[in-house]
Order: sequence, then C-alpha cells, then structure tokens
Amino acid sequence: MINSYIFSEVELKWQNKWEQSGIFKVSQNLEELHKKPKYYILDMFPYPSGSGLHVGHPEGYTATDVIARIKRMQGFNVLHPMGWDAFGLPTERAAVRENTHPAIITKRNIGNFKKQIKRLGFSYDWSREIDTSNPDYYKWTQWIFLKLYKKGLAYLENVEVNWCQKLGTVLANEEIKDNKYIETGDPVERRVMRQWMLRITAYAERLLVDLDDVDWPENVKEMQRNWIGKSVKYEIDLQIENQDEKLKIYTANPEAINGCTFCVISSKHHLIEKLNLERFKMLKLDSENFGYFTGKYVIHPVNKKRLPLWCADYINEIDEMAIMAVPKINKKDNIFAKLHNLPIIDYEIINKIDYVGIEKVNYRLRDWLFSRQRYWGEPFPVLILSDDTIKILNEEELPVLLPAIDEYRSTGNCEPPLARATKDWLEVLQTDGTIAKRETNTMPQWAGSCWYYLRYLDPNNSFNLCNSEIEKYWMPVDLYIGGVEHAVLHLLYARFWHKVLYDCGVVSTKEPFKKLFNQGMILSNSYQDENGKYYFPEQVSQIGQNYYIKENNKIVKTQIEKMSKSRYNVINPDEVIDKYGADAMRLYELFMGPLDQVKQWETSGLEGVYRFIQRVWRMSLRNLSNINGKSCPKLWKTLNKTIKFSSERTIELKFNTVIAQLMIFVNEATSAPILPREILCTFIKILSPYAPHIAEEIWEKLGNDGFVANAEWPKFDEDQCIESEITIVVQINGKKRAEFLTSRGQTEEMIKSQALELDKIKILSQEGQIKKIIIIQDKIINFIT
RNA sequence: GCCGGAAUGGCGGAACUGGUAGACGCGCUGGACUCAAAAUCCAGUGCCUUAUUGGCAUGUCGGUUCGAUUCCGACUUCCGGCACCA
Repeated sequence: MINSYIFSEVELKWQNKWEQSGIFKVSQNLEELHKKPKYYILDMFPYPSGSGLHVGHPEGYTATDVIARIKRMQGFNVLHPMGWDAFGLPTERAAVRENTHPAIITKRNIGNFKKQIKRLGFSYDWSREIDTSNPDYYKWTQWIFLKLYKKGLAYLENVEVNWCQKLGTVLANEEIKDNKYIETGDPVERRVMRQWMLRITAYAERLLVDLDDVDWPENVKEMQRNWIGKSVKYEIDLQIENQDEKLKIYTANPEAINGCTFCVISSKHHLIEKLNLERFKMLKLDSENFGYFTGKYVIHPVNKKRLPLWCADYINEIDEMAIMAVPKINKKDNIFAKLHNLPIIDYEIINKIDYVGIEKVNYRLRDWLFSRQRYWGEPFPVLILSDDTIKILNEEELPVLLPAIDEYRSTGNCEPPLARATKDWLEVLQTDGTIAKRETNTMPQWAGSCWYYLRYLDPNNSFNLCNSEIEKYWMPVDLYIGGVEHAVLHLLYARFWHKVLYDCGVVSTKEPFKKLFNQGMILSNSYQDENGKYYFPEQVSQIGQNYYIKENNKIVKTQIEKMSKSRYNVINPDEVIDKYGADAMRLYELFMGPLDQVKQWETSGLEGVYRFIQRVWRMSLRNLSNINGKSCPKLWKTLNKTIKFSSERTIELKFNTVIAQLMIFVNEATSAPILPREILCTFIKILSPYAPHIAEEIWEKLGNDGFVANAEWPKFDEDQCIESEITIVVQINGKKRAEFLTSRGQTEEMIKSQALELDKIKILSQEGQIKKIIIIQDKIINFIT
C-alpha cells in the first residue's frame, strides 16, 4: 500500500527533526533579534490537571501555532512559548487523597500534559518553558508581592469566607451548593478570617480608561467595563429621627428625590449595629425581597417628611449600602413597595441646582481577596512580628520556600496546612531576640498567571524578573489567545499587576496584551445528581430519555457544558491522534467552526479532514510536470486565490474558511489534467502552517532543501484573483427572477439593456409596470413595479 | 438576578462593508471498480409542490429598506462569567 500515507511514522519523524535542529528556538541575543521585526504570540498556559489534556486545550494552541508558523515564514522573529500554571486547588486535593507531595503530582501531570501537547507538533520554543510552582519562578511572584506591599497595595483585612467546620477548611464557591459541601453534604458557614487583600480598586480608573487602547473583542472590553462598574452617584446625608447619626444614601437619580417614600439599608450596614438593631441581625436575609421595618425614621431633606427606614438586601451587592426608594420609577423599589404596602407616589422632578447631595464616583470593583488557606501556592514573603505587625522580607531572602509538611490538610486548630510546618520554618528569630512568625496563608493561583508572559522573555535570569532591553524588544504581546471564561478575572488581574510593574519601571508598556482573542469553548455532555455532584460518562447509563448512575440507579441530569476537569466530561486528544493523526486533529480543531464560537465536539467530523490529508498525499504522488505554473491558467488562478485567501483570512483567525479553500484547491488540482511542480510546491507552503507534518514530508520528497517551516511565504498576483466573467442577478421587487453572465465592470446602461432583453423583463417593460430600477455594479439589477 | 455571547438543511458550518442563502466537510441515496468488502472515483442531496419560469425557508414576533442571516425593538431557548475552579 505505497499510496497510503502512514501518519504515525511521518509525524514522529518530523517532530524529532524539528527538535534536533532547534528551528523554533528564538535567539536571546539582542543584536541578532533586532535584525528582524518581532511577533510575540501567546497561549493562556494550562493548569496541568490530573485528568490530562482535553480536546479543548489544543484548539487555541493550534490557532496560535498556525499564526506562529505563518509569521515565521513571513520573516518575523516569533516568540511562541509554553508553560504551566502549576499551583492550584485540584492538585492539592489529589495530594490530600494520595498523601503525596503536590510537587510530585504536579511533575507527573506536567509530564503528561507535555507529552500530549508535543504529539500535536506545535512549534513552541521549549527552552523557555516555565512552571509557576518552581522556586526559581515563584521567587519573582513573591518579589512582585513586595513591590505591591511597598506601594501600599497589599493589606490585611477581616473578610467573610466559606468555612466548613467538619473539614476544618475554607471551600471554593464552586464546591458549595445550598450552604453545603457538594461532595459530602457537610454544612458550610460564612466565617470572618484575616485575609490579605490587594488594592486593585486604586487602579480602577486606569483599568477602565486604558481599555480604549487595546485591540480586544468589544464584548470582552464591555464585560471588563461592567465589572469595574464606574458610576456617578449622589451621596445624600439624611438625618435619622431622634438620633445623632446620619444615614448616607446613594442615588443615581437625585432629581427624583421627591418621589422617595421610604429608605432601605442593607443588612450588613454598620449602622444596623450602632442603632441597636442587633436582634434583626440574626435574621437571615436570603430571599431577595425579604425585609423588615427597623422602627426608625429618616427626615426627607427637601420636604422634611418622615420616611420609614427598612432593612433589606435587594438594593445592592455591596455590604455597606443604603438608598432612597423611589417606587414610582425604580422597578425593584416598586416590587418591594407593593410587597410591603409602602406608598408609591407621583412627584415633580427637582432642578439640578437644588440637588441636596454631593456627586461621587463609585466603582463596583472590589479589592482582591489574595490569600488562601492552602498549601499548594506561593508563601507570602512576610513575617508577623511578636507585636502583630507585619515585616516584609528583603529581596535577598527570596524565595521563601514551601516547607515540607506531614499532611496537606488544615491543622486540628483549623489553621492552614502551612501551620503544620516545623518550628524552624514557622518561627524566625529577630535581631532583638523576639520571635516572628511566618504567614501560613498562601497566594491564590492567579498570582503566578498574572505575569508569566514576562518570564518567557528571559526565563533563566536569576538577577532580574527579566532583562529590560529584552522586555523592550518583545513587549507587548502581539496576540494573546485563550478561553472566553477568562474574559474578566484573569485578564483584569494581569492588567492590574502589569500597571503596577509599569509604575515600578519594570515594564515599558501600559498594557500587556495588544490584541486579544477568546476562543469559544468546546462543550460536551456532563452528568450531575441532585446535589450537584458530577459523574464520569462511564459511571452513567442511558435508559430511554433518562440517565442513571450505574452503581445505585439514581437518576442524573445531563447537560452540554464546558469541558473541564471538575465536570468530568473531558475528551482525550491522544485517542484522536492515535486514530487520525496530529495533522487531522489540528485541521479538525480549526475546521469545526469559527474560533470564537462555542462548539460541541463530534468525533465523526474528523473523517472529512482525514480524507483531505490522504487526498493531499495522493495528489503529491502524481507525475508532476516541470512546465511553468502559468501554463495551467485555471489551476494557477485557483492557486493565487488560495494564497490570497489564506494570507488574509489566517491573520483574521478565520481558519475554518481557509481550510475550506485549501480543500477547493485540492479538489481542483486532483482532477486537473497536469499538475506543475511549481504549483504543488507553492501549495505545500500554504498548507504547512495547518498540517506541518505532511507538508514537511512532501516538501522533502519534492527535492527541496531545508524545512518548509523555514520557507518563504508565497506572494500572490492580485489580477489572478479577480473573475472577469460575472453573474448579474435580476430581481423583480427584490426577489431573484433570473440571472445572466456578462463581463465585469459594465456601465449601468449596458446592464440595463441586457436585462431588458430577458423575456420576463420585456413583458414587464411593455406593460409599462416598471416604476424604478436599482443597479448595483457587478451584482444586481432590481426592477420595482 | 446582573453582565457578555449564541441560534442558518439530517449534522458542523459558509455568505468578507445591507445585494444569488446553504461554500467546504460529515451523513445519506444511486452508480463505477471488486469474487466480495474496505478504500477510492462519479452523480445527486434545504423543505413543499406530479414536473415547472411555482411557493416556503437563516430561533419567534414586529420594524426600517427596492432588497435583511446581516441594521433596530421585544421575546424564547441554550452557553460563559459573577470575585476561593482557572
């Protein structure tokens, strides 16, 4: 079977050749770098989970790889790195289960991920690989924390968290449903704990304004704007009747103050306590429209009437909130008023000049809760002195290494796992003889992913986070691709840190990511019981319309959801590659649909791209002609169109349409009477970013020197891309009724006279029914009757 | 609930700036090759209508326009985010 393409051998061969030759390594030498323009293309690096890579990961990676390869062929220095967001909760859970050090589990998971990723033939510069849980890396995460602290952007505060007494630990929101731990049903309560906070709110305005300067999808910018939530509000102080206290209320509509019939204060407002309303504090305000009269009245600042003060939590998500209710115009106030029989009145709008409050700019954005009661994260580079004050460490003392501990769970006293460390880690003798204690909280997973794109630039620098000349050459990231689920949090946090680093003079750009693109998620079916617990597809069987857990026959519901480790619904790319090969896998990932759209994985769709690969192979085995490509005018034209199409649409990330065009070319070239070598060689070049393995193999077989990956991207002849003969559509009242072929670029008169020759139009014209004619050059003629 | 998306044949999708709806692929049907099968190749394939130079079709309802998958308004369903999954 000489005609069949054995992908497994060929793909391994080229992956080895690429690695041995080091063609995807980028120079660290600045003089060398400055000879060419730069292109920094970045993937959101993965969290190496135990369940391995799923088919959703390589979607974005394939997209960036195609761009990286085409940019290299177009003469750019391309920085295309990969690494691991290695700290994180699931690894810690696995560590608890196996009682194995999370570093060992992480190493194992990274090994798996890397092996899986490498099978797809991506052109990463692996010499720049980073791992956020490596002390050489997290030293710099801690270093950035020191910068934040010195700038007054890190502080301690008592904050409510989800506490599970039974487990003696804090739980993530996703682990809780109806105040219970999903896995075991143990109750979860809100408990106040001392937490590190980052003052991201200090950067709210800049985070908002600088969105105007980046080339990001408008919807992502909009989500960030809404998240920051800038609003201009009026603050009005209302006298509380028979009290010294004043109540500060907020309103966006001060002109409507005369429509106010009552005021509402949130249940967590500090005045609740101050005004001796403790007995109400015990009440749970879980229903949105639940509320009670506090027994107090406030005085209307304009008409001096008494307004009842109610307590309810429908008003805002901010704890410290009070409003004037205008049930006539505000929907929520209206519902609340009707429910509690409060008056709804008509009123006159007051003039701006008579506003009784002060204008105040508000942001919805809250400060960032930056500590976790977990082991597998960066230790804070701080000491708690005997007088309970904070002392930060010197840069020379970094990194603060994670200590070895016996178990990866909270202590019996409900302290974080780090409290299990031995005294020589936990206690640090000070020069004055007192003993300082280490912080036992760790940083959240976001920390490492907030600045990793900088470390790729200079990954082995042990004196600096990265060399500033190198930083100036590569930054900003030209294209950043990752899942839309990161549209707000990761991207906002990373922007915040970047701006702080900019203020510290560490980086030269205000924004880290010039262009952003969010790939849509690949979804698949997941199964969940009534408590919200997930099951693997193997654990579930279908009977009729319903799904049951095999073990106990309990019914589960199914839904199409984002593929993720926590939902137990991932599809493994290894199986796909075993069956169809890496090139087919790459093509399918992109052929499925537009990159930014949500897609459901259907393995059957792989058949088509697999056949395409085989067709390309058979086509290349034909007897090639050495005649000039131009002597096959039709195929030459199609080739030029295909080069143009791919050159333009690949950069626009419309990969699915490019692959369709490549297929059109192959269909035509397969049935063409002769196939000139020149045409095939050019086609192989434009195929190579998409299906690099087969492209290299054919390139070599055609007798070319070197790698096709290093070949020059072909140019196209614009004249060849224009059709000289076109179809004019003839419409009557906007409906297509006929069409005719003619040459391009004719005048309206010429088009009109040709259309009037058509029988249908002739009759229409003779009956004198034509009232109006609309002609669109080279496209349409529309007769209106 | 709030914020952001999506909806086109049996299926994934195409239509770049308001101008031929269904490119390309999957599936299906028929044919060629074969002892047979696989693979491959050729033809057909939105729905309705007996054919048609007919009618209906881009989630639903309405609007703007000579003309709407594309613009505007309302709605339905599904998906993502909502600050400790990342």
